[in-house]
Amino acid sequence: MGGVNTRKNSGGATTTPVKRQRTTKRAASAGSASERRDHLVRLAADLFARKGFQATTVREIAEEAGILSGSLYHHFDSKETIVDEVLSTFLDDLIGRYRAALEQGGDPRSILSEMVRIGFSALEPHRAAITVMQNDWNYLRSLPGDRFDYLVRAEDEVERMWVGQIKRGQAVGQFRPDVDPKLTYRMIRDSIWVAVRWFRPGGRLDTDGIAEHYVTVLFDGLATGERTSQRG
Amino acid sequence: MGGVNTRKNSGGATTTPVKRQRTTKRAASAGSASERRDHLVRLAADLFARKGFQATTVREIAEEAGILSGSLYHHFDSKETIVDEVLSTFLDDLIGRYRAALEQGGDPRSILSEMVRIGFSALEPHRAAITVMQNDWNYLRSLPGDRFDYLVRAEDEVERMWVGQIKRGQAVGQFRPDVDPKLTYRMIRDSIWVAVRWFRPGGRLDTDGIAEHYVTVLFDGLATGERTSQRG
DNA sequence: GTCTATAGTTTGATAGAC
DNA sequence: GTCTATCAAACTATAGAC
Repeated sequence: MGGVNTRKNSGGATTTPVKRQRTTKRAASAGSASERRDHLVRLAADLFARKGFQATTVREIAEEAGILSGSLYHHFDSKETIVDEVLSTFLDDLIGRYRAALEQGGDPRSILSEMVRIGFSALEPHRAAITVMQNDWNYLRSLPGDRFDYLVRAEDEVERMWVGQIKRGQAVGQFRPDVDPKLTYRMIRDSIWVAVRWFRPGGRLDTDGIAEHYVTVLFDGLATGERTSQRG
Repeated sequence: MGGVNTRKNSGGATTTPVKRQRTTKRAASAGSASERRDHLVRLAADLFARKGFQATTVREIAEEAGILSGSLYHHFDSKETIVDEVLSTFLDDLIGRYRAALEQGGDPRSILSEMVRIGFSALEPHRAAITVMQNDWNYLRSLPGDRFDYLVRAEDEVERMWVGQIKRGQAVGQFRPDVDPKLTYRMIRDSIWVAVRWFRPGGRLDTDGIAEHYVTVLFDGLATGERTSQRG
């Protein structure tokens, strides 16, 4: 159904970005302005993740880049623009991968497993963005204007994808019918994203390991032996 | 043993608070100073939860209470003191309940179920504190001094309680031995606390309902039919 | 593209009258 | 216990030199 932030462009290409690109030209040459800009965004994202968006000052961002705060405004017109770019970049990538997994097809359990893997595999490359999204979601949403409305639109699209597969799995008898699809989706989603707080690849488990562990418990449960369904 | 923030008091009473009480006298008469103080803490907690700790100004807190910002400093010596009280009150209550559940005894699955219920039942009364703890944990921990060290001590004690029961369950054959206890604990913990973002009693599910739903999926899994263990 | 310099706000906290 | 008044510090953002 197109991107969550495209007001025009009603055509339904699955590559529609969450937000329209800031610019379509330049991005080719090495050492380009957009590379510099991306670098600054990454530095800022790490600070936002570590200290929170509001607690991070433009002075700190600039200092991290070895320049003065005033110089930052040559690249960005506000602090909000920076965090905006952090979040929309992540959401574009994530939703793109989810769409691809759905287009790939397969039975619900396979697709759901793949979506779990996509989530965990995003923890490492998008650590900062995911942290910011969780910690500063409420604040960013509370800002005046509709600048961050795309966050909710992206969230809605993702929810539809997950819940659709859970329901499909129940319809074909692959998932137990006595669980609430939306509730189950939220618990899966939350426990994946919140793992960004403690998961570090290179520990006992790598990204694939944690995803497999999670899929195992999710589908087959923690208990041993036969099912002991205590539900009516 | 003992409380996580008691530097003296080496005796191991299970009622040891996370932080020493601010005062032990007064708290009896109606309309007391401590009631007024508690009321202000609650107002502040709601604002902290909604906007974030740093984004909430002392002026807003005061305005919510119908006084001016300067007057707040008759009750608290700093904004940090207020959030400190929000969090330590919650942790005292939570850890007290966990300890009671452990002392009650029972098999690991029963105890774990009870601990899940305790968590979900805390969402409603401690909504603001739980939200603040999740969103502002990093920032509070980054402040100079050891004021919020008790957060980590409390976290550690809770982790020991959960992991201990999971390991016990594996030892007695009640839980599958091929899951990582610490990893499993973290996923349970995270998916309970993060539910504070969307769970509202009075919706389709009440507190007991969501706890049962969660326990069902946790122990028995999402899949139907026999176990399809895909692990070595 | 960065620096200097600073405008214009807002913040947490304090002192003292009442 | 609240208000008045205010301070010192910090903040985002801007303007113009280089």
